[in-house]
Amino acid sequence: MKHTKIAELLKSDLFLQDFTVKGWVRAFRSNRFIALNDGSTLNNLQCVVDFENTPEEVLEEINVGAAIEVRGMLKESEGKGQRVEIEAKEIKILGIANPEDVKKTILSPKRHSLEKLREQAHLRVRTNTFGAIMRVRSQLSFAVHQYFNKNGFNYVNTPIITGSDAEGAGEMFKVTNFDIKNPPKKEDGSIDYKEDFFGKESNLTVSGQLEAETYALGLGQVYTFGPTFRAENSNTSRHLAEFWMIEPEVAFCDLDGNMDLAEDFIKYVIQYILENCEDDLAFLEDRLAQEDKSKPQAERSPMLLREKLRFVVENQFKRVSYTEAIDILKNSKPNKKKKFNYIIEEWGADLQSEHERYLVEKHFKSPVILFDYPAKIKAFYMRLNDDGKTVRAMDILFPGIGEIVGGSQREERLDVLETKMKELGVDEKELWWYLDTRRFGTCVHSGFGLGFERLVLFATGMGNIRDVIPFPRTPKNAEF
RNA sequence: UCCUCAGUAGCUCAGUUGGUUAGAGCAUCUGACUGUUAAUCAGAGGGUCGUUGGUUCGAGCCCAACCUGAGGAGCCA
Repeated sequence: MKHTKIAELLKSDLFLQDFTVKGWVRAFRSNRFIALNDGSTLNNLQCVVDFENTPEEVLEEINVGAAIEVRGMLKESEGKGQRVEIEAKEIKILGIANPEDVKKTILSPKRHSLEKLREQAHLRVRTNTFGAIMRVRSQLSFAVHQYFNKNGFNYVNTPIITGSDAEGAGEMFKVTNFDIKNPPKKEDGSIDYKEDFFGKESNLTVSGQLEAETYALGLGQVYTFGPTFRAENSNTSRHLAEFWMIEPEVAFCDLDGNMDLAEDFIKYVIQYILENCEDDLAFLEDRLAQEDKSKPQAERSPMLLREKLRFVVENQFKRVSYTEAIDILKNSKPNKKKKFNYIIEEWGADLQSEHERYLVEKHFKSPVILFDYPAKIKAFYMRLNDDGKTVRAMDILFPGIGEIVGGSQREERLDVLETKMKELGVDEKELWWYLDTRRFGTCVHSGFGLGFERLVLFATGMGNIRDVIPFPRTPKNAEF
């Protein structure tokens, strides 16, 4: 008999009919009530055991963590905690779980810290919290593809192994086939990459942007959504060494269009999970509220999770130029009272986390898009404004997360781009193919990068990015 | 990479000024229980005190180095 998803049964009115369900035991109470979860929903199905007619050896194996199959009749529940339940007629043990061993894992039915759950990332998905997070993550990911598909974008797969190290987005992981203890060397003692697999130095990608640009200048509108790698020794709750990035790139689109796209996109995917992940978001919201209670007043969130998400969907992001932002910061209380660790003195300063947080959380109390940054603090490919000192770059800042999007209108003028590359020491020979796009039918175009995990972080209200990806990769940790 | 804090039972934590046999709650096990849902009640088992070295008659406690984790900073998405 085909088995039915628990998510389906919990909504069903097909009383007195027989069903088969399969899942993992979350609790077995009173020698009679099994709370069964199959991952299709946060909620458990209660299976009522007729223990007098169930063999002893089966009863003994109904332990927390075990996989079982239950055949029985759907009924309205006599108890208060649930609408429906299954009156079990037959129970099969599919996979045992020895309680003595289970107690050493995070499957044991009690509260565990997020750090402990992280150590057992292969089992944590069986908890309510991680089940909820990962279902939301999956739905968000689907919404990303749906948004771009509906809006006429082509999904492109840019290379994960890249031959260029000129992307300038951070430290890269090297990819090599050499025996690292004994690589071939040139006469001067340096490593001879000509003999390596690709015949040159190669790395894991830090961004698909440059390749995506070439495809935008042909397909018109494209996006990438794939893994990205940074070998930075970053130890924060917002950074991963391996993360998933979404990078749309649009031809004939300027920075204003780029900001419109980013804002519309974020609102769409958040709206999507508000509509499709109600149970999971309600659970996460509750969990968060519970956690907040143990915090001092000042650190508590002013809004519940879903309020926060709705706020993002319903309100316009504040668009502020870098120059305006500097004015606001210069005249802000913490700057005047020298409460900032880095006091804003003049135009041109790079904004620190504390400044971004002030703008988003204190001044505007809303997502903020900062644009037209000083050229000096931004990448070579960003389009120079007519003032000669700012570039058409934009960052979207979110409360609690900081930078969630970084994007720009790209420099489409060959001469300006070449000058800039020389200034910043970017190897033109290496990027010959990128420069070619400016030689043959160049045009105004723009794009941005959005860290998927930061989006999931915001959507779930979690505090640490390691808790919104199944198996986090961070410095000193590549377990699993 | 820098700063701060932490590491004691399966988990969360207590452990006084350095002093006899290192404690609690939960979890687990055994028994009881036909409407439980953080089940309940009675009993039991469970420890290389992160690692290495040092100080001391004596170290969970003091010192040093290292490892791991968390929070913050930098870098960024």
